[in-house]
This record gives sequence, structure tokens and C-alpha cells, in this order.
Amino acid sequence: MAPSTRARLVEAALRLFAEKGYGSTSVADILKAAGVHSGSLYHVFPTKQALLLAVLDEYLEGIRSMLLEPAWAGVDDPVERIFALLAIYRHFLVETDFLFGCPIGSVALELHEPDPPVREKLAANFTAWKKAVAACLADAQSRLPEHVDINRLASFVLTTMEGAVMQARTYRSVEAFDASVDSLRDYFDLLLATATARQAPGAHARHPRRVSRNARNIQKGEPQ
Amino acid sequence: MAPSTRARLVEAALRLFAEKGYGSTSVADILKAAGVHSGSLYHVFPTKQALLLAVLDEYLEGIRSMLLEPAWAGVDDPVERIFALLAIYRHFLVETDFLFGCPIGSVALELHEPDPPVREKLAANFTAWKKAVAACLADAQSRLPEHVDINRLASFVLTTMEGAVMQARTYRSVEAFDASVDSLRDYFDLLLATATARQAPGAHARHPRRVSRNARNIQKGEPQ
DNA sequence: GTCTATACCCTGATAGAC
DNA sequence: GTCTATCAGGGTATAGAC
Repeated sequence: MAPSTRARLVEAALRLFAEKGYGSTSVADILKAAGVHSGSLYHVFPTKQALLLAVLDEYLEGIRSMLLEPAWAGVDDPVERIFALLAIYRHFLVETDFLFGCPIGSVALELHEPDPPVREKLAANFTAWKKAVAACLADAQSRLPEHVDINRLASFVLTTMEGAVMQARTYRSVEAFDASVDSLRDYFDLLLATATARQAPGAHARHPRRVSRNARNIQKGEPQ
Repeated sequence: MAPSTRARLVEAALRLFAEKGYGSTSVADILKAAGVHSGSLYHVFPTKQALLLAVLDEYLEGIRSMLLEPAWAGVDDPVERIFALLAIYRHFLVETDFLFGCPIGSVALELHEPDPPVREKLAANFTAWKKAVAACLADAQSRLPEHVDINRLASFVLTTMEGAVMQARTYRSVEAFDASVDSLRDYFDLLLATATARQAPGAHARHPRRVSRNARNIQKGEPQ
């Protein structure tokens, strides 16, 4: 079955908004990419912003099938799943020569008026992302120190991803991205070691030589 | 001496770009805010982008006097200086009802074409910011574990700031900002404790109950 | 160097035939 | 539902008198 006009528009807009941002993408760009004419677009969506809202819904709906499942294929350890998720963004950046980062983040920083409907959908996307990370942390809770607040840490993981993507795009280089993710990994190593020390109080919690560098390896493979 | 036309334009553009972003600020907006007429602007700057470049130079030039010195007034400890710097951004966000975040970051995510001159100046601003943080880390080096890479960690601090600002602006709330900065603080606490454990190998490196919550307090005060 | 007036283009959005 | 043609408005940038 051929995709509907609406589906073609959302798909094209999704790609263009991610690549060029919302403001820098003109309706004409979308029409051309979707092979649709102006009248048809405005038959389906009353305004350009309504199309953005549909795109943000599409992102939210596809977070599992388009993002999490590809990232987590073959990765079972919950902590490694977090770094596999970050590795997907690295893959996107490298693959697109730093054109494509996080579409939600790009649009988020374009918002300058309150603009409640758009902001709410952006927030919903961030929240769903963090919830997925928080679920991983919950799975690993027994290996983490008691004081760790899972939601707070999930926020920090999202912060790391968005900040790392921003630097990668600005420098057109993965160096700062890797530096950030490596630092987050170091933090996780310390947390895991701290919890181990607590469980086995006889052992000193020296800084562990980390062994799991697989976030770096995963990104070489295709995200399906 | 009255400010020159050029200075008034740069000042107005600096504020407007920070508040509304580059693309969403029209030349007409700048002219009105600066009390300058079109002909005068284009007598000084050939294009709007040239004005942006001047604004980015102004930021880079003012990083010490406008950002670091206010943030660090009365703060001598190098680690606390890092958190005082983050607290300034929190202050900006709260003070402007989440309108104003990091002007460099906002413009950075607006870039979608390679656009080398702008990108280079954004990168220079990021690099200068990280260099200031790295200098703090160098001052604290004796208290940090040997394995810590100062530049990598400085990148991570910038990542944390930018990601935290993005979330704060999206949610229009400091909650996720605070969660990220608190997590970074936790990481620093662990690093400092790890280094202490190394220096005094008899002591267990338990997770320390952190005492320094002053990043939260500093932001209440005026940044001068 | 500063002003007014305006050129020229691209934007989002619409009208109305088919 | 889809097409062509087009509108009204705001965008950057310019021309040219003073």
C-alpha cells in the first residue's frame, strides 16, 4: 500500500526538521521532499506548526521501535544499554557528517516564545527518553549505591547526550562527544565500584581500571 | 562619551540573539532596539551575519569580565568555581523565566549548513569556556585522581551546562537543571574521595556525604 | 555617517478549478 | 483530495538625498 499523503508529509518533515531545524525548513522544502503540492498539505494540516506537532508525536511514538530496540539489539546489561543508546547518537553524528544530532534538542533550543503545545510535546519526548534510561537504572539498582536517585541520574544522562551532541555538531568532531561519554562512563564506574565497596567493606574502593569500552565498539555497527 | 552606532548595534544584537536566537531576530528588531536606522547598520556591517560574527567576538572578549569574574567573586576554591559558573546559568534561567539560556549554545544548534566563519567563532567560545574550567581543574589537580584527564573533564562540564540549560528551557523548570548539576557534583565528590583514598590508603573510600551545596546558594546572590 | 524610501525575494497560507 | 496560481506580509539588503 502506498503511503498516504499525510504519512509522506510527516516523514519528509521529520527528516528535514532533524537536519535543518524547524525554522530553517520552509514549507516549500517539505513539499518538494514529499512530492506533494501546497494545496494538499494545507488540506491535511492547518498550519506548519500543526505539522511539527504531528512530527513530534511521530517521534514519541517511534521511540521504542526506531531508537531503543535498534540500540539495544544484543545488549542485555542495563548499564551497557544506556551507553549503547548514547552510541547510537554518536553513530548518527558520524554517519551524517555531524549534520544530524538529536532532533528534539534542535527544535527545543529554537523555541523562544512560550509556545505551549510544542513545548509540551518536546517535554514529553524528553520524559519518555529519560523514562527508558530510568528503567535501565532500575534494573541495575542493586549494583548502584543506595543514595543514587534514579530519575536524577536519568536526567543527567539526557543532559550528557544533548550537551555532547551540541559540541560534536559545533566542532564537527566526535572528540568532545567522546570526552563527555567517557566521563559519564567514569562516573558510572565509580558508582558501581562504590556500591561494590559497600557490599564488601573489606575491599578498598580504589579507582577501577574500567574494562567495558564497548560503547565505542557498538557505534561501529549498524543500528539496524 | 556616547556609545558608537556600532557598539549600540552589537549590544542590541547580543541581547536579542541571546533571547530570541539568530534566525528569529530580524534586522528590524535590532534596528528598533538599538535606535539605529537601516542605512547606518549596513554602513557598518555588510550583512546580518557579519553582525553575528561581531557579537560572537564580543562574547569571546567578554568571557572574563562578564561571566567568570562575576561568577567567581568571593569564590576561591577551584572546584567551587566550576559550580559557581554553573550557578550563574541557573541564575540567568530563573531570572528571565527560562527565556535566556546560553547564547552560544542557542546559536550553535541553529547552524545547519557548514557555515565555517560562524562555526569557528562558536567553537572558539566553547574552547575559551572549557579552558577556564580546565584552569580550575589544574588548580585542583592535586586533589583529583591521577587518571583524570583535565581537558576531557572540562568538556564534560560544558556538556553538563548546555544539556542542563536545554532541559530547563524545555521544561521551563530548574528541576532537570538541578538534577544534572547535582549529579555532576556527585561525580566530583567521588573523584575527590577517590583521590583522598589513594593518598591515605588506610581509609575506605565510602561514598562521602557531601556537604558543599553552595552551588545552590551562590545563585541566589546577584552575579554583580 | 545618517536618514527615508523602497527593491526584491521568499515566507506561510489561500482560492478555486478539476 | 489534488492541482495551479497567487496573495499579503515580512525578510534582508540597497539607493540616494542630505
